[in-house]
Amino acid sequence: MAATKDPRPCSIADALALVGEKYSLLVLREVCLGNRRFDQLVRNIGAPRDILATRLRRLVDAGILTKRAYSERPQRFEYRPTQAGLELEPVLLTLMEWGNRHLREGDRPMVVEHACGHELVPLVTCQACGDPVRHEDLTSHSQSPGWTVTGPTAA
Amino acid sequence: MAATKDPRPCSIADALALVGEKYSLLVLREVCLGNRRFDQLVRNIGAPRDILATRLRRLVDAGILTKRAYSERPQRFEYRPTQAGLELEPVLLTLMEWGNRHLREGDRPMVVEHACGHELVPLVTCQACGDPVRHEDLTSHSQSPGWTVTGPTAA
DNA sequence: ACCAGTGAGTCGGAAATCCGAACTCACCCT
DNA sequence: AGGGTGAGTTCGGATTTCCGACTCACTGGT
Repeated sequence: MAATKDPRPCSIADALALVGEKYSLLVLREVCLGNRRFDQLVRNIGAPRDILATRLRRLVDAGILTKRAYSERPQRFEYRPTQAGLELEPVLLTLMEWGNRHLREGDRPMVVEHACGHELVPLVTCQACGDPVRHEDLTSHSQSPGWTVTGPTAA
Repeated sequence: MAATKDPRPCSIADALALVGEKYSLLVLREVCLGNRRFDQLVRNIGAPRDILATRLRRLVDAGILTKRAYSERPQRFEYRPTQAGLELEPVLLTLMEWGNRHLREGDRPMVVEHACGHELVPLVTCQACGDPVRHEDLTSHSQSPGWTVTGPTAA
């Protein structure tokens, strides 16, 4: 646990530390779809029950899900996304779009409809100018001393 | 390996099967930043060398990275994102934005600048109407018989 | 020629995770 | 009384991960 490792400080890594474990994002997919119960999640995700229980605890602790009883006697719980959890949905949708594009040909197993009436095709844009994000338009700057964008500056 | 499991068919799950293993998305982050060499990746990601070697093989096989020699004698290789790999960058950026918002307060370890001159804040929008995606505006439909959005229809 | 250093991995054994099936506990239905 | 459901926990074994050390093939300095 000591600092013998020292990877680049990065919000992507931090986010993945929370939701990057196996099944975590699939849990989020399900609760965003409205499936809130343990056994439903087990079935739809295909995860072992104990692993799912561990993930749920972690996601609740992280403030991504809430657990609440929908019945005392017998105690029954449901999991719902918090605001922070809902804000991960765009990540899921972007990933789904990538999967549809590169891992399938035409056969979407799931279609999301947008309120505008069209099938949703998620597009990541720059909030400031509204243009779609393209790799060539980006320049990254590390704010942390010692970490440049092309590797650590040798001391 | 038989079909004793039967999770919801889904492009998110398929995508995660390829890039959801530990470190895979961080590899992609680095190559998108321009870091292409094995030892650089080891340092910047903080992954064990053998695991990184395994991940790189997988990503190359999946067509997300290419491996090519930048020097014969001694053989030296570099890894670059393919088109498919570059198209995962929006996923990373969206995840970074989430991490910045929920896991930090003000202190971005990394800032991405967009060609328009502003700091990039990625925003996921509907390609058809251009509006930002909000959870309330979405309706999901499963295309696979037996899989509704609120669980499998009992037989 | 000799030594140190670098890049790109591989190897081996310990530690951590994951897995499926079975079990529990508390209730409801008939 | 017997069966079913929901929400987990427990068990032992399989699979991954982790870390440090090792290899191999050079290059550069003296």
